[in-house]
Amino acid sequence: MKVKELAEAADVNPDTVRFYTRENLLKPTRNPDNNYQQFDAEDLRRLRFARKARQLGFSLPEIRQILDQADDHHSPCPMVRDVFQHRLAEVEREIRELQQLRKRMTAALAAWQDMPDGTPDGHTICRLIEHWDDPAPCCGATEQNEE
Amino acid sequence: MKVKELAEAADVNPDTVRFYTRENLLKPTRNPDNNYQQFDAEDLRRLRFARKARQLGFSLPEIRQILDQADDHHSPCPMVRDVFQHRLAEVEREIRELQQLRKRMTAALAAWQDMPDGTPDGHTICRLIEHWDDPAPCCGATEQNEE
DNA sequence: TTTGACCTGTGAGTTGCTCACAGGTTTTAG
DNA sequence: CTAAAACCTGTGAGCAACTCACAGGTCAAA
Repeated sequence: MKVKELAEAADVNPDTVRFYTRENLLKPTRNPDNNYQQFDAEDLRRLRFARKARQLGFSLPEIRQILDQADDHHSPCPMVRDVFQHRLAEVEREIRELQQLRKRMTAALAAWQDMPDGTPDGHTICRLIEHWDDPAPCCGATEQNEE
Repeated sequence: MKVKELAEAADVNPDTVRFYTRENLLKPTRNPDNNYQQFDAEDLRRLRFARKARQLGFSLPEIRQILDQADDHHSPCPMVRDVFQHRLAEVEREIRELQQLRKRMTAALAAWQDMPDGTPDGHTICRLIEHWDDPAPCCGATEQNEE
């Protein structure tokens, strides 16, 4: 397989294939005649693996590490599980933050129904956002949120 | 106020103040003696506004646009409301996607409890992620999610 | 007066691609 | 057979929103 063929098989941009090759996630052989890169089914597996891992929030260095360990016939899975669990915690944190944000945004939109458009007088820029209060500055979420 | 004073008043990195100045969000006067930048209370308001807008997901070009319109004594608020509503929709989309992701991750972690660590044989890289299925490729969320 | 903290502008690094460019190769159409 | 289109190659820049580093100028306190 050549670059474009591999890219189509994995449904990615050919430039992503080239980029991953540059980053040593993919290690194609070369056609000595024309110096073209040659990918095989294993490369396709690696590429698909990389894309799935990216969806899960793994970084490229992490993915490279996993792939390299697999090359060396070490099992990368315990490490993957670790990173995976960290990533899960992070996803949950992101969800909480976004829910908080959404709550504040809907509340603000409702409150702003009643406010004038706020003609700027050189001192007041826009009441819509000026009246936005900062979230709780620190750690303890004193306010819980569902949905 | 000098850079560091303004930065502390708004609780941001001094480099962010310099960056916003470069980007024309802040337009300080100059002390002719030493060429230092001089910020006033209005600049502090603008900076705080910008930071709040950033938290809401406004881009720097959007913020500059709002600020510039305010400078020209046009009311930017209807425009802000528009962008704000778009941003709210986006936040809600992000929440849905992350919830989907979390659901899949917890399910996967549970399933992986039962799987062996998967010694790589040169063909199987890591079952943990290889057995991860792609999310629904298209638009219609056929699967709803709560919590 | 010297030290240290601040100021200045500019340029580079971050992440994960994506695009652009210039030149070589291969395939397809006429 | 040839010319054009489509692909290949490597490299370098651009994106967003900062953050940090650097080299040199300025200013306040000890």
